[in-house]
Parts: sequence; C-alpha cells; structure tokens
Amino acid sequence: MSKVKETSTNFENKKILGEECSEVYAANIIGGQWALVICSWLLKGKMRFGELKKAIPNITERMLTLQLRKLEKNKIITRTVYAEVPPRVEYELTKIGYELGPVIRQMEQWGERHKKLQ
Amino acid sequence: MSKVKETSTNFENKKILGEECSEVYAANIIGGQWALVICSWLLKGKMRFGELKKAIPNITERMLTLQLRKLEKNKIITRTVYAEVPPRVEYELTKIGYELGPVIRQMEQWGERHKKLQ
DNA sequence: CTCATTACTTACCTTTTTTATAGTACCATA
DNA sequence: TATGGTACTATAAAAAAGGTAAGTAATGAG
Repeated sequence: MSKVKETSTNFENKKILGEECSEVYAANIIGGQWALVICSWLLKGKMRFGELKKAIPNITERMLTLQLRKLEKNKIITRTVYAEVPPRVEYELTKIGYELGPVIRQMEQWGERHKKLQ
Repeated sequence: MSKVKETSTNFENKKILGEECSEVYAANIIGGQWALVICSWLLKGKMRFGELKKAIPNITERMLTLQLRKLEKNKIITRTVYAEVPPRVEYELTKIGYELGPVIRQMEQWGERHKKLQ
C-alpha cells in the first residue's frame, strides 16, 4: 500500500497484465486483504468509518483508511465528510461500485462450493 | 509465496475472514499476481508448463511453478506427469476449477465496464 | 562425449502489503 | 481544566509476494 515503485518489474507486470486481461485489472482493484469485505458491507448501504471498523473484525484503523482511500481513488466508493464535531464521514458505493454485487456473489457461491470439498 | 508464518496476525486474519466470508475465502485461493491468468488459459483446455509460460507474458518459471503448486494444493488444477524425456507435464482444471468460469467472466465484464470510466 | 530439451529447484534479494503503536484536531460536556 | 468521541496520520517494523540468476536430471541426437 501507500507508494509503489513505478520502475519495478512487478509494477510493470501488473500493468501489462491488467491491460490485457480485464479480470486481472479487476483483481488489481478489488484485491488486497480487506477491500472485498468492505465492499460487501457497503453493498448493504452507506456506512461510517467507525461502523466499518466495528463490523470488520481485527482490521486496524490504518488498513481501513488505506483501503478506503484506494477504493475512493478507483471510484468504487464516495467519501462524504460532514462538518461536525466529533467528525462524521460516510462511505458509499458508487454506481460501478454497486455493480460489484454480481462479482462478489459469484465469488461467494464458488467459495461455498469449494469449502464443501475440503 | 513459498512460506507463510502460521503465527502471524496476517495469517490469523486471513483465516478468520475466510471462514466468515466465502468471497474472501475465494479471493485467498485465486489471489496472487498470476493465478487468474493461469486459470483463464486453462479454461480453454489443458496445457503444458512450457505452453503456459509462452502464453503468459513476463512470467518467470519460478512464479509459474509456485502458482501452479498453490492451485494444485487447492484442488483447482491437476498435474499429470508423463514419464518421457524430455519431460512432459500437463495441467488441467478440476471440476471446481472449471466452475471458476462464471467468476472470471463476471470479473472480466466488470473490469471492462470500469475501464470505460477512466 | 557434448549439446539440446523440458520442467523444474535453489539461493538470495527487492518490492509491496500488512501490522503495531502512538499521536493529532476539534469542540462539547462535566 | 480535564475528558471523551471520531476519524484520522506518522513512523517503524514484520511478513508476504515477487524477481533474478544459476543449477539439476534424464536421455536421445549428432
């Protein structure tokens, strides 16, 4: 997270592969330890920072912030700040964010089926 | 890749989250830089190690081996070795592996749509 | 004997991601 | 004056993932 070295082979590979395969492109966006869980919760409706923190077990504030920033940068969520004290910030999926629904549901279903094999 | 520390917080979090959310469980399995591309190719039919290497730009033999091993361990692919010289090894999706088709297609479609927004 | 072919393995290193911990600003309330 | 709540930020360190380069085994062809 944070900063990526734009001269690394790894960065190059991700880019090239993402350009060629849209599924890899998607994975680059919704990848990362917590992104999917955050999106799953937000599919049910907008949430505040603190609510997400409570909802997601063990996530640190830093990781939550980083992932939310990444999702925001990629236009998956919007961030609304209310000028109040104490502060209130709400996160909500964008249109394309909500369109992740089918993706997540497919993964969920596949995951369920795979679990049964173990 | 290679070894994960089973005492790390990261390992714990992945486990807990994977147990609760099947979509995260799925992501843990088909995550990694190259897993999705490999599966995409194999959806078209079985392939040899060398064919995959040629098909996937820039992948190193080490990464290809590691990812194939991980996929095999998770029962997504089968590995068939023919006792010939030079060696011949074929990789093929298992039943549950082929069932990744819909997942990958959804991700692909979503990726396409997201790309258009940029 | 030497070389080519195939599918790896190994050792080491860099980059990226994740975790841990502490600290900040704001103002209302006690 | 001290405290509390909210949503962060900063810094450092640990862990995981990925990359580079060299080496291996078996054997048939030349």
